[in-house]
Amino acid sequence: MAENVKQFKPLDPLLHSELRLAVMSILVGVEDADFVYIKAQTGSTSGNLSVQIDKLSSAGYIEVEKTFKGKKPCTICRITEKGRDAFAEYVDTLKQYLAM
Amino acid sequence: MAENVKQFKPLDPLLHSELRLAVMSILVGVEDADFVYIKAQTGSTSGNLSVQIDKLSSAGYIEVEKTFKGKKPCTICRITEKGRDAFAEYVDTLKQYLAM
DNA sequence: ATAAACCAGTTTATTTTATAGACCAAATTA
DNA sequence: TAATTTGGTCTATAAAATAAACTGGTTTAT
Repeated sequence: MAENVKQFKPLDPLLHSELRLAVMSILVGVEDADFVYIKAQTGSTSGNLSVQIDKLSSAGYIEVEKTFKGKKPCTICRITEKGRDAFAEYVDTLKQYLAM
Repeated sequence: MAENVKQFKPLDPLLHSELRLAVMSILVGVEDADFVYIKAQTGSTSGNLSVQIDKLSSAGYIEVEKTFKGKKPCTICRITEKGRDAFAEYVDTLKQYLAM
């Protein structure tokens, strides 16, 4: 008989980060959002946000489009299907940890 | 009129850790649990588990009692009221991030 | 027109954290 | 009694988060 072990599935390390999770949480609920908006909503520094957006983008969880709003640069982020799936999976896995 | 920002409350960094969260998740549901059991349930290495138990203990989230089971050492962990509160608070805060 | 301040980010350096591997003492097994 | 296992701890390394410094350009003030 198999032991009753290993009940905790690993949490996607890309999402198990406060700031990246907050970014994904925002993006999952909107069509898209720009850098400035995300920065304000999360209260993060630009440096940190820039790095974390890069990571999410490299993983294919979000798409980043660099445009201009007037004369100012404007970085627009949009969640991808892959990102949406990963987020859903993360939430599902996490429930195991929260005794929900 | 105040801006609609800063909607993300910070996540308790002590709990926002895969292994420590798993440990707390186990302890929140039982009277107590020993090192060996927690190790099996989480699939962690002893080294990692030892360190994380120390951190939870130092924070006052769990109590650690060193006893013997027969002749073998046995480290028993028990969640504290403070730990229970912190866990509940963490879960509550996290919901904000999960769009739940 | 020029300088100072500001905006929207990126790059880099530092600090913190997680994790595994080496290690240890005692007990068990060969 | 020597080797192995058990139940851990300690420590070195790898990875991560974060902030500080910087860039390229714009707006504002002088």
